[in-house]
Amino acid sequence: MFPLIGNVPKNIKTNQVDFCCLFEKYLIIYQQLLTAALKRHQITIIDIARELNLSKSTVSRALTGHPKVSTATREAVLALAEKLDYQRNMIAFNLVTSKTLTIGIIVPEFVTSFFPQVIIGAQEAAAKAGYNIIVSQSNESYETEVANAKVMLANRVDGVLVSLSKETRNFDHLKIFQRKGIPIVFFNRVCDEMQVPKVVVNDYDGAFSAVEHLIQTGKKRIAHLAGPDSLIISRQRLNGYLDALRKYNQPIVEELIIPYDLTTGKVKIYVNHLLALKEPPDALFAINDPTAIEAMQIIKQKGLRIPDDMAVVGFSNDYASALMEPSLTTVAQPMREIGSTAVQLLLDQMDRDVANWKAVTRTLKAELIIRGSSRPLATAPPV
Amino acid sequence: MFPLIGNVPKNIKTNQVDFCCLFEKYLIIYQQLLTAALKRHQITIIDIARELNLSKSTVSRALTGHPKVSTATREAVLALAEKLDYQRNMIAFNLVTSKTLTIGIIVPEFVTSFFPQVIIGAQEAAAKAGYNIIVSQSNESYETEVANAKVMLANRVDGVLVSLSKETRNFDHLKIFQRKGIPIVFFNRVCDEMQVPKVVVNDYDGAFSAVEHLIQTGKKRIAHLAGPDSLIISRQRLNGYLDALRKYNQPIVEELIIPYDLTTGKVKIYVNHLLALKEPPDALFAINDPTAIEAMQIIKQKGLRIPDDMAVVGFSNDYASALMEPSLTTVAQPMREIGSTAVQLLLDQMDRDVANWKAVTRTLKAELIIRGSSRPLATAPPV
DNA sequence: CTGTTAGCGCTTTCAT
DNA sequence: ATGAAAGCGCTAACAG
Repeated sequence: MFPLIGNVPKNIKTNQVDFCCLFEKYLIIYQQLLTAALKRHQITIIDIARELNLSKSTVSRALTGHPKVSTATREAVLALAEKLDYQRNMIAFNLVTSKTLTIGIIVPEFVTSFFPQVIIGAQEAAAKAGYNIIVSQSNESYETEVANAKVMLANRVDGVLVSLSKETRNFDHLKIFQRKGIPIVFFNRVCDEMQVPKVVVNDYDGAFSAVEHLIQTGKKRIAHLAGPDSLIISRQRLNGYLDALRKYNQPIVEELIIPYDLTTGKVKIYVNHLLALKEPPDALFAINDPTAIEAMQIIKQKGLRIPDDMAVVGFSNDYASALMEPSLTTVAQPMREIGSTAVQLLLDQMDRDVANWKAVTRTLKAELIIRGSSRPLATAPPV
Repeated sequence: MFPLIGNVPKNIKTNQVDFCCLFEKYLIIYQQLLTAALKRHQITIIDIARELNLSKSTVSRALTGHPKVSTATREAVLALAEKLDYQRNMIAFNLVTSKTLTIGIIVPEFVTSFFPQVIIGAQEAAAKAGYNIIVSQSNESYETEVANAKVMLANRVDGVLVSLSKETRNFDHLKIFQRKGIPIVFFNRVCDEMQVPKVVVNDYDGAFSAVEHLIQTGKKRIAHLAGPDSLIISRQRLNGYLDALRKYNQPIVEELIIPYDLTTGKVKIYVNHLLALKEPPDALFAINDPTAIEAMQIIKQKGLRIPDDMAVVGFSNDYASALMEPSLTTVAQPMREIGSTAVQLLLDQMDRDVANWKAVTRTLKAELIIRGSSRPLATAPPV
């Protein structure tokens, strides 16, 4: 039998019968291959190899920029690949190299602008290193997060970036990555239980300076709409709040600290509750911008003036916060930088051996941006 | 030679030498396999097969829920798979079935809330059908869009959802999908040149009713900050604007229609220009919400009252638009529904043969939401 | 019901 | 510099 793929045998007999027979066979094979290619709708290395009368391996080498290929061959292959619009089948490539060049990102949501921005930063950094990103959202649900992790695992991502859902208290689904040697990096909502790299901002300092600022503007009863206790960021920000009060010898009033589980709709209840207190607060430090914004709407509806009757400060510097009336004072997080840093940490780990993984924690700077929702008109800077 | 994988040969000789030899060989093989597995950090079908003394195919069948497997075998396999935390290698699965169960989405950006919401809708619909989503953003750049398309192609997505960048005028990079038999569905920013399914909203009607509303509130000089001419949505919305003016016999004033290429920062120039006109407009219909919001900030800075001096209407009902002061009148798009409908159309195509693809265009409803930025205080509804 | 075999498209030794 | 062959992990067609 003649070789299906590869060189045409050099010693073709010129004997007519032989040649006809040979030709016929080749014709059939050719047609079969053609049909197959059409059916696949894909150009493969074999198609190029057949056309150029080369072996698969040579074509592969030419395509991957292997040094030991003659210039003529390389150029011919590249030209034909271009012409035929050949795209390397990443699936097969992945199977062989057991690399997918893909980074998975699991975020709790991307409705507010925080996570989309982080993702953009991550995507840009990943693209530079030749990696793709696949994103999935846990919807703040533990179950979904576990499912997402399974999908990432099945898709054999080369690494994952995770920001935990508010429900997550068990981390087995994430420890699997470690066990399988897939690097994992936490960002924003991190996990103390796992010894892996993390990217956070100095939530404590941010919260501290926010509350300090409120105190300095003369506020005496500062309320805090805190985040769910499960999240470290909630606790950090709460601590910043408490320590600022302590530093300035303000009493810590239990009824002014309300833990909030981030469920939409509950802000209204809490703010109304705060406003109905015998001694209502004169300022509010909210766990994040969406919460602060929602609170502002309610406060304004009540006819209270912001910041005079009630100052408000948020956290993150969401897209909408500068657009409010008054604009929202907030602690800005370097969102894109969080994404790119997380990817960087991931790439670092992928380069080195499992044994050399280091659980560095990179803390980025969160900075207070003072805007109208907390700046008393009296102390406004002169024009 | 003994079979590496599969049953242990039944007729093992009890002859000591033979047995020792056999055992030794198996030991070496076993250790090799073990090392390989450890190195791979992955549990494969072979690991399960070896452990349970079954063939690969049986394990595969048990795992995939094939009917012709004994209950005992299935349970044993499933139990071990669970215990070993086996995850099917999707890469290999994809290679064999030439399906990736992945849908690619190319969007121009996801900074504003429109595309994230569409993606959420798409992701939910896709998840229901067992598909994953991979998202990439073109950044409003044609070059990047082409690169993104190539990535999707190389990753062998089963289908793509595309919303064009503002720069895209050539569609060769997307026609490749068609040629390869990969279904493609456009949404929001569609392309007339390609005969494929599309999901749009009735931009014309939305724009028409927005402008009609402005006219009915007594506005006489309505400006339009139009989108780039390359986008069909821009033209549709412009036409709605024009026809509304015509219907009410208002003159069409060239200087009040400004095409805007969506570049950040330019809104300020245009709005200032409009306000500096000899006869400045008394209302503004903006191509989308971010533009309208930016315009509102500038108008307010100038000390003009909204809507009395200048009414503003946007398009899309972004997250921030309800939070403005005054809140922004806008034409709401069913964002999640756009995403889920697009996925639905894609799945429909994947089911049928290429020959039976139909280029349906699904038009969803865009509805005017009247808010403070256009509601004259005089005509405000009684409390 | 179960085992054997042959690929999916690609890379990578090992020959030549 | 090039070709042949093995194999990545899985599924599916074909035999028992």
